Formats: sequence, C-alpha cells, structure tokens
Amino acid sequence: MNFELLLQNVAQHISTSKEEKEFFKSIFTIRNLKKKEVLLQMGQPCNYFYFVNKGILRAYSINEMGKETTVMFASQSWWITDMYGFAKNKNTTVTIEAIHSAEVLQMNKKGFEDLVNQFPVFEKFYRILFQNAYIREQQRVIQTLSQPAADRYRSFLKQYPTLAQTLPQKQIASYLGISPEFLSTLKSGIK
Amino acid sequence: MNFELLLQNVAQHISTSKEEKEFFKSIFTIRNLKKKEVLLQMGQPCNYFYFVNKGILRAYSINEMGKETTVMFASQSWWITDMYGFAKNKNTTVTIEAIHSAEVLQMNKKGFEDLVNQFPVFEKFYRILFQNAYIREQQRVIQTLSQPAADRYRSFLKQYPTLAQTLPQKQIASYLGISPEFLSTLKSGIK
DNA sequence: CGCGACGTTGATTTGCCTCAACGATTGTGG
DNA sequence: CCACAATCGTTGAGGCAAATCAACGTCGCG
Repeated sequence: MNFELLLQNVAQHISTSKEEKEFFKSIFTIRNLKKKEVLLQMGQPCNYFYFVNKGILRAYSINEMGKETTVMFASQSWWITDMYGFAKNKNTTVTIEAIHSAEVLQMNKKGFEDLVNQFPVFEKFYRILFQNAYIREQQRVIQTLSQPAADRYRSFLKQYPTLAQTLPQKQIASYLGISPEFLSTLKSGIK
Repeated sequence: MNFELLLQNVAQHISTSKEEKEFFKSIFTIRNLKKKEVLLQMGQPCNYFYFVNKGILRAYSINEMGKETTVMFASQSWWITDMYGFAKNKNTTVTIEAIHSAEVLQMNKKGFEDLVNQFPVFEKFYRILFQNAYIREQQRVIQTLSQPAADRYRSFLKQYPTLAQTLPQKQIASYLGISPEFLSTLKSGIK
C-alpha cells in the first residue's frame, strides 16, 4: 500500500510524529476502481472518506428532472466523499465514480473520529482542509451567480488546465451548469 | 459584554472547561454597527472573524461589470468574515455591512490562532464549523446549477423563513442570482 | 413636504436550452 | 482484426427563462 502521496499531503499543513503517522496509516484501506466503476451510490449511506492515489473521480447528483450536475472532480492527492452523508449520517445525495481506473485510500467514520480525537494535530489538518474547501465552494458560488458561462469556462481552464484536457466536454459542461451543446458553441467562439 | 449566545453556540458542538471558556472570551472585543455601516470593505485586508450577537449582516461582492452578488446573510449566532482574506492573508473580495443596526463580537487572527493551538477542543469546534459551512456551500452550488430560479426562491423561503420577511427583495434577488424585477414576477406567479 | 430608494409591471432582447441531424471517435463482440 | 453499435462533439433551428430598460406608484426618511 502506497502512503507517499497521503503523507505528503498531510505534511503540507502539519508536522506529525512517527506515532501519529503510524496510526494515521493504520486506519486506511486500499481500493482499486476500474473505469466507470461506482465508488459511492446516491441514496446509499456514506461510510468512507477517500483520498485519491491515482486516477480521476467525479461526484455528481441527479435531480428530479433527471438533470445531472457535477459537484466535483478529484484527481491525484484530492480528498473526496459526500461530506453531507459522511458527517451527518445521512444517505448520500451524490454518486461518485471513477472516470479512469483509479486507486483510492479510504478511512471509515470510526477511523476518522478516533484519529481527530486522539491526535489534535489531525483535527487541525482537517480544520484547514475544510476551511479551504469552504473557501473554494464559496468562490464557485460567486462565480456561478455573477459570471456568464463563457467566463466560467475560461476560469475552469485556468484553474484545472490538466483536468480540462483529460475530461470529456460533457462532464465539464455539467460542472459549469451548461449544456454540452452550448459549451461546444462557446469553444468555437473563444478563439 | 454579552457572551451568552457565543458560549451557547460553542456548546452545541463541544464541551469546554472553565479555563477554556475564560480564554475564549478574552480574545473577543465588541463592535457596534449602525444600519448600513460597513464592517469590512472589499479590497482591504481582513483581520477579524465575527460572531453576530444582534442584528443582520450581509456579505456581497461586486464584479467588473458592477453586478452585485450576495454571498451570505448572517443573523444572530452566525459566524461571518471573508474567510479567503482572513485565512490566506489576502485582501478581501467581499464587503460586509450591517443591514440593521448590529452588535458583533470579533477576534483577530492572532486570537484565533492562539485559541486553536492552545486548546484542541476549539480546533475541533472550528473543524466542525467549516465542515458544515462546506456542506452548505456545496449544496448551494448544486441548487444554483440544477434548479430554476423559482425553485431556488422557494428553498430560500423554507430555509430562512424569518430572514425572508425582514430583507429587502433586492437583496434576496442578489443572493439567488436573479434580477429584482424577475423576483417580483416570480412572487406574483407563485400563489 | 419632497426626494430617493424600493417594488411592480410591461416591452424587448439575450443567453442558454432543447431537439434533431450528422460526422468522428471509441468501444465491443463476432 | 474488422464491423457495427454506442457515445461524443459539432452545428443549426426554434423556444424559453431570465435580463435589461423604462415607466410608474409607494413608502420611509430627511
């Protein structure tokens, strides 16, 4: 099992003792996903918090009208789960699936709770993680409400240049909240 | 200085010793705001994290086109600041002002850092706070992208029934990302 | 009392959607 | 490895949601 990226990720915000590292590693298990495999199914309970070692995942929700909206993409070294389901013990409102074949490290709720309760330094780590996630989501709200689709597309290209090359246009459109057809006309108009 | 709401708010997620409570209280100062008074000006550094004791505040940003977007409202017992500016030491991208006259308790960055470093239980408290904030913002993103304005308005009424009665329609429209005129036609069409 | 902000209503315009048709690319089973 | 199906991206026509602009009545405030 490869913990290199995980420990690197943690080290960006906190420093940990050997004991802390060991415990941290002990609460994860590995999971391999084939392309298009579903990691978390909408409507099911969400028991895990995932760290992406390899590959790309996508979280999306489908509303009553059948419209699909991409909530987030997660590539190498990103954390992903349905935080609503995970933290509040509810059934999830999103589906998470692998876009390409992927390898993730997962910890369950008990592991997470023990971790933060026993080692305050990890409480700090996740405080910072959620703080940053909050900032990002808030900026996305502002962008979505204040900018036209063309600008949002440009921002997306700037923010996730590598992702943008890998992902099908369809999914980018669903992340931006526009139809694939319209994204297509945007692209031709931008040059 | 009145710490009742503040301590109540904290007690919802953690329990604290007398010493912790005392330190916590010691890092806040009080600030009174008149109606329409600006608490935080877009473009300025953001040095404080605020807790609302009384009144209602509003955070909004203005884009290059002059369009105003309401990021959040904060009434009694809500926390508010420009987290981007506060956490990353950048100039803020939003303005926060009092809608009605208000009383807030503010702590500065050093107070916040000392608090979470010295007392892990507060690290936990803010971890939970940001976790919830992240969940809320993510749900708002999904709603904004997947639902038409009429539905978003109905959700707003349900989620913030008291706020909805107090706020000018204009500001609700700017929170929903629609024009005041269109909100007006929505309202007449809903009954 | 009078001014300025607010909410309403209507006419027109625009950004984006839906639907449909078509090539190109990808994946799959024979 | 080829043939076919399925999915994807593109383009165009027509339609709808929401914006803009303008006019008007109302109300709170100086």
